[in-house]
Amino acid sequence: MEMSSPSPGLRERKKQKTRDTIIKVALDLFAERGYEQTTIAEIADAAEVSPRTIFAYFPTKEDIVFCQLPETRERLAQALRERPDGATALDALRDFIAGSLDSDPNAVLRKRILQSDETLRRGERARSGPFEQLMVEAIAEDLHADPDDIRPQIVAAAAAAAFTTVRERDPAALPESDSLEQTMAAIDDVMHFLRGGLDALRQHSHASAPKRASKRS
Amino acid sequence: MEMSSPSPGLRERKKQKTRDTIIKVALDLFAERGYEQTTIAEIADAAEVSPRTIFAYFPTKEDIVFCQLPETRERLAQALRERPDGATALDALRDFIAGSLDSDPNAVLRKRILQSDETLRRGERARSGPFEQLMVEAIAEDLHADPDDIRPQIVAAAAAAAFTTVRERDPAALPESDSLEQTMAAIDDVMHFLRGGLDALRQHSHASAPKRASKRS
DNA sequence: AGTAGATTTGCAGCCGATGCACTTATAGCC
DNA sequence: GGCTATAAGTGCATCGGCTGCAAATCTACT
Repeated sequence: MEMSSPSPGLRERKKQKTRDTIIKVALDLFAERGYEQTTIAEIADAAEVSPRTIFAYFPTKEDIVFCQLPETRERLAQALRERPDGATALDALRDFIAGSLDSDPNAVLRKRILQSDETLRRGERARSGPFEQLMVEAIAEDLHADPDDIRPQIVAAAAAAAFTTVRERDPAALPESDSLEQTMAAIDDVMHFLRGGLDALRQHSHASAPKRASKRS
Repeated sequence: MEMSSPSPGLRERKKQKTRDTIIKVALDLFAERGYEQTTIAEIADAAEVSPRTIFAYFPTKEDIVFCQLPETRERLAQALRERPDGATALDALRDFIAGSLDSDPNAVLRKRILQSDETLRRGERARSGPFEQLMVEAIAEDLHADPDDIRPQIVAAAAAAAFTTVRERDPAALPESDSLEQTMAAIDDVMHFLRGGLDALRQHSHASAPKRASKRS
């Protein structure tokens, strides 16, 4: 049915090529004339496929921009899994984010597109769920808590929001090459904030045990 | 041009009534058969107006659900303004949220609708911006920082996300009357987390002064 | 009454998205 | 090389949200 190394078959190759073409062409158009101002018909035209075909590859227009998030999520999952023993989930997240400044040729384009369209930023935030879920589980471990406990959920949501704030900060306000320094300083702030909050939660260790309380003991 | 006390004129009264009718009818339909499953045409029909008229009152379908958020924002602004001297911005926010469990007849309905539709929850989160902005300003004061400083922005975003997490927790998982207690405990957790983080940020007090640094001194 | 201005409506149309049927291309078998 | 099962690509019709425009209707004020 399917192999990996020799050649995935002509059919598969062609399909992948079409997919890549659609993404590339679409991102170019989005960057050039804006996301909302670009219609499916135009993308189809530029990619030399039928408009209907676009929807055979991507469920929605937004997915053309975000279809590679699952891969990123997988990389984060791995980073969390393989973090050294001393590192907390938050440490791993920080390293992951710091290391994602970036390589993929499409990533740069995507960033520019995101900056110029509010709708897309919302869409990206709306797709942060899977990432947060990873963090919930990892933080729950750090806290020796159940993932159904609300505390890791709170921390994960706060972490996601805080880093999003940093990522989406208006880059027009930054001088230019200061950008990286400023971003690093901001990430530093976020980490101090999150660690401080997490420690406070550990201390607090309130009476309201989660419904499925005793995990082990 | 416009008065307030005697009678806003027949025209204004009628307009307001139409508006209220649309909202009421729409919320009823949303609750009954779901948000996505209810079309503008059906709402218009039930409200006895033309479909086109709906868009004269509300820019989008979502706005029928969220059009009252600005008023809520105004109440929060007031709560922040009038908070006693000892209370932090976060304290005021907590009290505001705790006190919003709720009164308005539509509010109950709205809550049920939100619970059953993911799209709307995203929409609500997308509209939290103005609320966050209030918090940014208030927290910046608490920190003696500039509102352009990233730190109050981080805290405000985290606070919004954390409270949203609590608000949106699946209520089906809660026994029943425990609901209120659990919610209060969760709010308590959020406050400990945020205060802990905020203290850590105060301590940190890093070198990267904001661009327009010295506010006064 | 009568006019100015606001409200409401119908109509035509755009765009994203979906279901269905039909053509075209690939894969695997004889 | 042909032949067929299957999958990819396409055309068509349709829906729902949304908008611009201009005609019809209503309120306000003289």
